[in-house]
Amino acid sequence: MTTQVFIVDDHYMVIEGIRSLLQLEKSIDWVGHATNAASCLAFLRQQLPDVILMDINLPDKSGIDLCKEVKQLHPSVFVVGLSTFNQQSFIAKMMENGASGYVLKNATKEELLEAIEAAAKGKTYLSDEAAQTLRKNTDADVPVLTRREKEVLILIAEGLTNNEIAEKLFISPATIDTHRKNLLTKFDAKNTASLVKMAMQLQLI
Amino acid sequence: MTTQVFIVDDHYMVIEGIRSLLQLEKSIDWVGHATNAASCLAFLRQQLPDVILMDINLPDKSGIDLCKEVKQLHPSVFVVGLSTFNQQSFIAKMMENGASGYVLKNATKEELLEAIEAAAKGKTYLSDEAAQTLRKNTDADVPVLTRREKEVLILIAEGLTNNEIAEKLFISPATIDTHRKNLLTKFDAKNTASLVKMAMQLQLI
DNA sequence: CTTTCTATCCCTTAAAAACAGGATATTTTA
DNA sequence: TAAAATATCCTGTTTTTAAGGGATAGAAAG
Repeated sequence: MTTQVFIVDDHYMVIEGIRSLLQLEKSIDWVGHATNAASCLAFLRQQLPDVILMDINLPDKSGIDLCKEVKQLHPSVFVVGLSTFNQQSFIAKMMENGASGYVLKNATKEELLEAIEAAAKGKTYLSDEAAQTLRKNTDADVPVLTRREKEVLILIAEGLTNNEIAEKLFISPATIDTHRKNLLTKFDAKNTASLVKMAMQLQLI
Repeated sequence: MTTQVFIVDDHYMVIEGIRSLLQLEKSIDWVGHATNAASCLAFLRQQLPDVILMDINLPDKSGIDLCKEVKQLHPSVFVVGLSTFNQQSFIAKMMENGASGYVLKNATKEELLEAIEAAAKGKTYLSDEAAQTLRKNTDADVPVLTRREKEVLILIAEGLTNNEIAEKLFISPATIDTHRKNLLTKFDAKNTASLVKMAMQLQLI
């Protein structure tokens, strides 16, 4: 029995690379590719592969969101995340959204095949590096912000003062001050400068 | 006459993709690949290809630095930058360091071939998107900082106050204040928060 | 050798942020 | 429903920045 594989990646060279890697595998049936989320969803309306290899970075939508949608619309399809970055938050989010595995783009042919086979059987596969990353920082270091706090954080980083933010959000400057205090505490930041730096590093801005 | 091509990229799948793209081209002679800067330099001690396709992101060294080294050691070798990101600063730096071209990883086979052929002839090739990016922000928006300003900027982003920075650098707090003023002016930033954000975005921190 | 750039230092005033305490109403969630 | 989280607001004080001005000495570059 062969496994039908579809790939979504905005990089032509990566698609070509994976196609060439899988070409000679008898157990793999290459059913097509897409370079963005929209055409991936369009394809799925016609045909359902067993496994989708899905890049995290797509032009129209993040792979993380696409994964969620695909699993909602077509629960029988297994998704394997594919990415350059070995970033804990991305991996965790993909898995939360129903992915069956995660493979880095510097993975070997063997790792890739293992991931596809595991996914096809409904099992979970994480490449060694990805698994290691997940184990390291389970969560801990990424502060959980409320909606309001995120709003305020973004406006702070844009260079607005408390008064300007207060006007923009139609609330008292004193409230902004409180949100600021809470942000500094949550990030364990000493002042605005380090707060902004940390938030940028964690890609919260 | 065939063009000898070598590739440096830390992603196995990309190497595989490019190999598969170039395999059938009679004018291209694939001489090998490396997944890091060190083994690329080692290879060049044995054999000199005509063109090197070089990723910007390598595990041991940035492609930008590697490009500079390669051109110093082996001026006859032409380098074509290869990257996921369409970032003006990267492209500009690659070209400054002697690259003959720049291709994005979502380029088509035709673009890639064109770039390799142009490079082999000593000409310059930029993929459409890359050229567009370069034209947009020729320079303008990336402020030129002095060594001292960079130092101060980094310490500001780490959350140090003027007094703390002054102690660390053994200079007067007043001087830090001046550097701060100059940084705000150069970045056209309203305050520290936006300064740090901009500097992070331009990857100066 | 003169001009420009860089790095250094100083003063003043006003604005903004950090810090330390609170308080209260509304959601969420366990 | 009771506890927890969220969002709102307040009064202070102290520290830090921002913005304006100006000055000097050395290095680099024309």
